[in-house]
Amino acid sequence: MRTVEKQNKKSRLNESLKNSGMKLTRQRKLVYDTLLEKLDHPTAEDLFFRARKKQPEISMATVYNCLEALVKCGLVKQVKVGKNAVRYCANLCEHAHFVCEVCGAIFDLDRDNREKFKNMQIKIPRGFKIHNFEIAIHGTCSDCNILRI
Amino acid sequence: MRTVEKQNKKSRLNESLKNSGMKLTRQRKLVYDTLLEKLDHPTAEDLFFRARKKQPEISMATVYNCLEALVKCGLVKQVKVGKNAVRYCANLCEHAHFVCEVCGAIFDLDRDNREKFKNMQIKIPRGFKIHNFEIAIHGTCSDCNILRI
DNA sequence: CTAGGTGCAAAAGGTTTGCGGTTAA
DNA sequence: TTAACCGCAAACCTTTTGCACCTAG
Repeated sequence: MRTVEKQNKKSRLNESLKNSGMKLTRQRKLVYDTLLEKLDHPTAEDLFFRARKKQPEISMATVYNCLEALVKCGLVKQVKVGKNAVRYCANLCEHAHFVCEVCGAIFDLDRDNREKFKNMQIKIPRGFKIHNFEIAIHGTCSDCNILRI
Repeated sequence: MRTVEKQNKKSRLNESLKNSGMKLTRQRKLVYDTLLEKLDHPTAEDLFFRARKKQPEISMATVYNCLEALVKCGLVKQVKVGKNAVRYCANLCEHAHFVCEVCGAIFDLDRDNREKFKNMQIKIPRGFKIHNFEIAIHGTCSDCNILRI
């Protein structure tokens, strides 16, 4: 990663935390970096193991706390699909998630749908206000479809 | 409820269970009826307390088992929003859920959006297959907006 | 008659919390 | 300097499971 990008990333994290009245700590940076490294929608536990490789003292509770902070300041979103632990997503574009019912993998659907999501005018009752929305599509991915033939 | 409707409901439950190789039991009927009574997206625990009023011997585990059976046979859907227990929904129309971030209430959005959801052509990668999708909209409901002014 | 379901209690996740020590600003 | 945060362990809440008994078909 180029130096400029690193600075952008760090300052984005710092700013976002500061805007929400929170501090930039080593652990929060570590968890955020770890999440950005591999955009595969890891669970808190996944992130714990990945983060521990770089900072062995970090604890599970800290990972949860850091993720909570990152969600609060708007840099990370929770993804609740399947029947297991919550997954985390640092992709801030409006996008849908495709969940493979066979292998459990989660794919971001954004490239071809961004306009569609932007223009989607869902009708809501008078007086309601929308903050954001999430779309989860359940199905089977190409790899699993091939294996099933 | 008219007798015809009762029969339709019972036979629908019976057929759906049978199609999935499961039996119609008193508890499954009770849990399904209880869910249909009040379409407020209750948790398993909510349903347990409501069902227990009619059949005090029913256990929490049975409520979970019955809900699992109802989900498997396609009559009930799980709704995962907010940070607490899974909620259950017996509305089988394609619809989105509006989740109030203040009071936690969940509203079905279908009336004005059914066509939109049907026609929504989300682009997915080659080889992927869609089974179904869920849309959750987060925001604030009219009651909570009034109280906040 | 018997496969499948129930009720109970106990265990298993996943997540949160209380607390003493540490650190960012 | 000090409010906020970390690491640990224990608690908590939701959900699942094992097992003896029961029941729908």
